[in-house]
Amino acid sequence: MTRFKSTLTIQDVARATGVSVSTVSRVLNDKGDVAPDTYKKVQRVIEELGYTSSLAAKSMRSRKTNVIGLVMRDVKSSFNVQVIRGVDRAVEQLGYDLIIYSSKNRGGQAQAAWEQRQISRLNGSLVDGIIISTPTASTFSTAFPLIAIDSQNQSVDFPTVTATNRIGALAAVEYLISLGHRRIGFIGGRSDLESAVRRLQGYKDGLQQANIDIDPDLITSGDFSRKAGFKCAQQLLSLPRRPTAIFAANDESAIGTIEAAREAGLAVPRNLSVIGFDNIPEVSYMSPALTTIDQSIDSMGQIATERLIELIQGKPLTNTLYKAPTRLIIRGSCEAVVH
Amino acid sequence: MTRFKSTLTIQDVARATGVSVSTVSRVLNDKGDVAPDTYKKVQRVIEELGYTSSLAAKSMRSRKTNVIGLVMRDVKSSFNVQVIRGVDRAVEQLGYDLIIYSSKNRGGQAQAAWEQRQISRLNGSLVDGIIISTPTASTFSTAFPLIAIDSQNQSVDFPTVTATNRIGALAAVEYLISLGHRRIGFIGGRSDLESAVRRLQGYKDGLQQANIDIDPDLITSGDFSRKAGFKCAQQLLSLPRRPTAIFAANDESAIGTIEAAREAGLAVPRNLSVIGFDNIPEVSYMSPALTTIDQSIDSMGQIATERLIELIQGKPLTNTLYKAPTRLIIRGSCEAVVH
DNA sequence: CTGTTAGCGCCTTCAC
DNA sequence: GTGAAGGCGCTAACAG
Repeated sequence: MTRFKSTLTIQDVARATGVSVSTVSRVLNDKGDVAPDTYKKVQRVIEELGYTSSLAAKSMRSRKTNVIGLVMRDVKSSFNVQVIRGVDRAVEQLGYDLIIYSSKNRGGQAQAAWEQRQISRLNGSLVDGIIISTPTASTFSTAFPLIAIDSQNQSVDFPTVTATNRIGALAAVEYLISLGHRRIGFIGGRSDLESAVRRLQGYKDGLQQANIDIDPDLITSGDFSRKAGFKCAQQLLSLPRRPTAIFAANDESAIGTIEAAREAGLAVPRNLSVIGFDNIPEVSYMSPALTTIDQSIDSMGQIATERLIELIQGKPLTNTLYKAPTRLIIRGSCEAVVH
Repeated sequence: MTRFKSTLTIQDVARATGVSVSTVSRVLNDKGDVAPDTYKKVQRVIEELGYTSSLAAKSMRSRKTNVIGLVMRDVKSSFNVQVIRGVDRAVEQLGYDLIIYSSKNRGGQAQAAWEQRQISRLNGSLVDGIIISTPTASTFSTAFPLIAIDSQNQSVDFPTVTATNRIGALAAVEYLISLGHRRIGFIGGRSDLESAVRRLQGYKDGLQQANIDIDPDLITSGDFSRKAGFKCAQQLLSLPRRPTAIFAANDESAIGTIEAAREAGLAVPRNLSVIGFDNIPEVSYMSPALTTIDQSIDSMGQIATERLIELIQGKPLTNTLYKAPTRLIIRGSCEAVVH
């Protein structure tokens, strides 16, 4: 055991068949001009030996590898796991393979520079196109098709898929208002994130539509973490006139909010309605199950993949910004306000 | 926008600095013998241009890429997502990068042959070592360090990390017995899976330890899916003497079991205790939260990565089989039996 | 139809 | 300390 046989190369196949490497290469790539007999013979040897061409070597010479690259800093985050799901599904349907490249920013260099490095690394080879998740850079130097998911900058010089953050937030607020709530607290994310800004905007727009004045005391900002959600909620709930509903700008914060409510002796949804954003899988198992805005992160992955492959195939994109739909998922954490 | 600048090569850096490519290569790989001045100059140009060497080209010439490969058929499954988490964590700690390679078995070829192909693809280059998740093959031909997670065959010729399936199942049954249960139903997985077989064994061992006869009627087998769990549970619950507790061999089945109990008008845990296996994140949010066996899939990923890197660094492995610990997680889905 | 030749970008001798 | 030459495994152009 744990003995390592040496790697098989195209040379080995050529030798074993008694033809030249180029002939082997031709059957490997299904070029037409090979005699049926030769073709079959080579094919059989390949089969017997279990040979597969090395991705690295192949990609150096040919422009086409049939592999999509997905670059992310952290494959573990809930968001990225969902992205992976969507990309993988699309890639499967469209007949491509997938390489997920994950590398930590160890050097402490600027995030944008790090992103550029990752791309260069895959670039010039290996993959036919790249999807990058939540990049901070607003420009990339690459010879390859590239598309971003949820880019954190407004104006970028590459195509981007984003969620309809503002519209989703608007829907959340409209729903709460339809239940009779008028004092609605908001727990936001980091203000340097495009998505956080857009959700706050949706919140404000929703109130304005209903002619409700915006009370700055009701607007807090966390960092999309459960812990921050907890603290923001505590702050909101200790207000002299506390809100009857809280819109947390992501599900993690919403979970923290519910914990804070419990600790304060408030029942959800009886005494406090809570609505989230994201629809991560966990929240459908909670009790009460969380009412939230589904931003179908996985469909962002799917859309990005489909567009990228169009780019690869030379079809020009008609748009530079693609939006994945959001929708309200009504579960048990909101209730009509008691007057 | 969407203009693609051409790829930067080591040549560009050499030209810009006014030195030869070999010198650039030397500073790139931190070989000692470069004059400090030259070193600094080259370094600066690299920085300015944002150059990074192409992984493909680099891997063709040098044996070391500092990248670990993780091969899996389906990156979307709960199990594999957990594996990814563990591997990513370890890789981060140990200073390696990670490539996850996912390719579908489109050709309809044998699973083992397909696995071999994936490995060959990365092999000969690209990565320093490979982790393969739940392989069916029992032997691999590769020139590189390789380790498997939860191999589905008993005897394989490469090192493997598995969960302590039998011991975990044993713990589950012991716990139920300690609560006074004596009629304990079992919902298993596919019998061609090593893990399913071992869990069944643990169930039987637990009963035997307590001198409880094994009743074949109480043993059902599903396929680790929620739906199959539901059906098996229905079957168990319609028995003339129905069980007071059910041990489902994975959490998905346990969820199905609880659904079936509800449908039959049985309260969990009041009328039926249910225990699962896996401890997937969702089940801690259920109500009642599921009592289960944590097999810490992610720690399997972590262990596999650590061992693999030892292999890469030339340290011989002392073992060929590594076991990730399991432990009982007591939550709310089990109760002492009412006599 | 098939073999020969010339690199892809990089690292590694081996000279100087 | 540095440059020039050779080749990793593969594909694309060119001959035959």
